[in-house]
Amino acid sequence: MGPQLTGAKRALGPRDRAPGEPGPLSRDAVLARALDIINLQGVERLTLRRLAAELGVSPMAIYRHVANKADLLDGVLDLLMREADVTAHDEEDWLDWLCETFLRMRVTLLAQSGALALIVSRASLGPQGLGVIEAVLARLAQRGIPRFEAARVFHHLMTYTLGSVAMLGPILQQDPALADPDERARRIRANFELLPGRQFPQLTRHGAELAAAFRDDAFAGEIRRIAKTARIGEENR
Amino acid sequence: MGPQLTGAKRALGPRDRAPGEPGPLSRDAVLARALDIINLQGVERLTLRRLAAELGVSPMAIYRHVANKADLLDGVLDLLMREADVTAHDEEDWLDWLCETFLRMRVTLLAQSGALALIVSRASLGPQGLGVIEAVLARLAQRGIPRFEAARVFHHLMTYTLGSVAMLGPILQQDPALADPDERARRIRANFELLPGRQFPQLTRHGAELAAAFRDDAFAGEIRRIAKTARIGEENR
DNA sequence: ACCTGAACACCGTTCAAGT
DNA sequence: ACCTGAACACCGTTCAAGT
Repeated sequence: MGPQLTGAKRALGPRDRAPGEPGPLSRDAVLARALDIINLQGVERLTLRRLAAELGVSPMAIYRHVANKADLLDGVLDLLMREADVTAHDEEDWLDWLCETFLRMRVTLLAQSGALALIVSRASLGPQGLGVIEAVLARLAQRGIPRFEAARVFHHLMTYTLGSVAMLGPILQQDPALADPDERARRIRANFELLPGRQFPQLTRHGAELAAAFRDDAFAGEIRRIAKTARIGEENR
Repeated sequence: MGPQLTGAKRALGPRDRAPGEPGPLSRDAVLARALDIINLQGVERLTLRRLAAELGVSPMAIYRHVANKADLLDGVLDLLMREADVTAHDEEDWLDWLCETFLRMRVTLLAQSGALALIVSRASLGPQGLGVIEAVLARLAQRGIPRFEAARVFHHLMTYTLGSVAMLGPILQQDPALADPDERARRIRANFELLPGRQFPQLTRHGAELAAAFRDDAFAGEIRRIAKTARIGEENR
């Protein structure tokens, strides 16, 4: 949505995405395939050689469209954010808008097994990520929230969202069955309760409560709480 | 401090850590060297072959003490937590105790360039990490905080801490000079302010405020705020 | 029990060459 | 301009062998 930050365009020629990938390679075609590999097989399986093989091309052909592997990863992360387009919804109330945006951000980052690893290893969300920050700050400014407050609230929301992904992501990666919230809660609880009770008396006792803290609505509740603090003017010293 | 979770013991024989690493290898000697490599050269340079070379040994010798590379990474993460020993301080007030614990956790994870990547790729903090959770829950229980509240507060503190590391870690990695808080603030601010102003009017305007949100005391303030919510009984619906 | 050497199936990347 | 082939310097890991 809106003007793209990279010069790349989606291939719109006569043959678009036909199976077997005919026509010349484009940067976007390379990135799209790379994202497919990440989604279907995980980041650690994304390899220049494998990517080339899936595109039916020599490993070196990819270097025409991508500077090196780091550039490939940057591109994939940016494509991920572009496709997720987390601010593309129409909540009217500013609080609902903030919550929905960060809920989508979290889902996006959790869906791709290695998105967080990508963020942590690269040093930013990329241009598309900057676009999200821009949109959030604009919304807060539009509501008349002072600059310092807006920056503070954005930073807290983003921090909490990334933290939540860091907490939950590795768990989800273990087993696709854990996408189901009930199954997830049962497993997390069991993980704690099955620890040696003598060594970890608290952990074994708190299994159910710790599992509950991983629930999606616990995240949503905290995001809303953080967002709400934006109304208060100067209070934190 | 306290009984170790792994059976491993620090080598205390006649020749302890002499240069050139004499005597037979031990799991702990291998892990210690691996941690050195991570600290001095970064995680991505931690390689079984390089590790072997630094230990003056054949690559395969390492497999006597470590199942595979994943096991090596788990071991290093555990060693990291063991050495940091974030609960080994004596704040008396429970609030101060919580804050100090998570401040130390953050510093520990930020200090090692790849600690977060380790956590995100492995699926837990390891046994030593569990020990930290145990200690935090014990402290909260001792204060008479109900189980559900204790789990909730711990989860929030941990989430926020990991998020903070995810936000700041990649920035610090770019340049060692950024360890200095003032230099860091200046650079973060410049990064935002130098963006194309037409595309990112908010980001360029909010540079100073966004940079301020990355300050250590902003983190400390939020941690304290989260910890304080533990006093309130049943309020969140 | 502990270590080594050679080998296998991979990596990312460079360079010279093809069309 | 775009792609290929061969090569280089690496990976993790297996297997048979040494002491």
